[in-house]
Amino acid sequence: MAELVDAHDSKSCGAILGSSILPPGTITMKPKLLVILGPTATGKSDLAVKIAKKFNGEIISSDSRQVYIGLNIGTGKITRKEMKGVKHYMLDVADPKRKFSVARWKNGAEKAIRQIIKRNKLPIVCGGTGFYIQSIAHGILLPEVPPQRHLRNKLEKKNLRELASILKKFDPERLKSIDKKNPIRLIRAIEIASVLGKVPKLKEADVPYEVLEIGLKLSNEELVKKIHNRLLKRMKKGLVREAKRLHSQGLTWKRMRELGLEYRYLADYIEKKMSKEQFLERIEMEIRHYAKRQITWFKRDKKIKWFEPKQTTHIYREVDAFLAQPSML
RNA sequence: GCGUCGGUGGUAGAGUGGUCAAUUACAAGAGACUGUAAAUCUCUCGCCUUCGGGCUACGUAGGUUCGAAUCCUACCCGGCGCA
Repeated sequence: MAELVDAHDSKSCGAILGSSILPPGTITMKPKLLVILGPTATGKSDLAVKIAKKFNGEIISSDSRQVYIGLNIGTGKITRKEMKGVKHYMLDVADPKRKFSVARWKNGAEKAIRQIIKRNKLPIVCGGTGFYIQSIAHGILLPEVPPQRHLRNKLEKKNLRELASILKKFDPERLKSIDKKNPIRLIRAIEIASVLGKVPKLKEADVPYEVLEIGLKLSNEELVKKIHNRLLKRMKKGLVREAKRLHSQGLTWKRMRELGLEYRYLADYIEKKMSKEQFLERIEMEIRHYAKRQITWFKRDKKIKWFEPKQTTHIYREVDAFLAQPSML
């Protein structure tokens, strides 16, 4: 639980580096990393661009759906124009027909961050996928066991009881802590155990950055209103057309449903299984639920500094202070 | 006006004398999260509680019964049919 979160209890972690080469007392700088997060529809992308312009930064999107090529309107992917010349990473890096993963994201994001730092710019991670953000900002080391489709397919046919008993054979410890009603968790645990013999405890590495997390929040009423208006805007922009196009390009309805939110119900709507009103109502609700899940996730990270989107001056001041402060190891 | 069917918790909708504070679904609230994370999963959900229980509830008011959301009567409201 909360233990996970404290992964970057920074300053105290003098371990990184073979810094024994350096004479004691030497001040070294950890590169700075800015994170902008928050639930959907709070204006993260906008803010990120503003900050990037002001503080000479580049942006790494941390959004598990914007990585896919062609999912633009439904994911609210920033347009070329809106980027205002600021370089963005981790957009359009995957084929929507195939599943993406945190590990792939982490890889790409770290590569991008390195490049940005090398160019002496400020890396800004911006997005709403908490798990992705955690993977780099909290230094979680995931076990290096890639997905095995064959095994997964086999396990998917089993029920919870059976999955639990398989896991028990490998790793009774892990079974104790895992959510036994969540097939996805169980399957992944078995997958890991089948390679490593057991599920290793989640390791926390030192975070090689000095991190500032800025969270954007809105009151519930405002959030609901924004979600509503944004959905209407997306419809006007051609959300339905986008889905039809994706389908004609070979994205199956089944896969589209897996992508969630808008895409999950777009298929039903296009196939006339629901009316436009039902469709809109449904999605709006789903997005509200999603926002709530995001908020739940972010709540446990006590280091996030929360602001309302319009408090830009306060935010700038915070970033300013963060950049000014020298970091010591 | 007569006939008929119905009025149940935020909503839909079960229940048709005791095991009913009332199945279920949705909404709402809280939460989890080891390579699917916009995914996946859990809990709470009338009010009060010293967690034993207590109180108020199935349109309203009466009645029958040891006991009613369930049966009877009247009234109110809605749908349908006939006038």
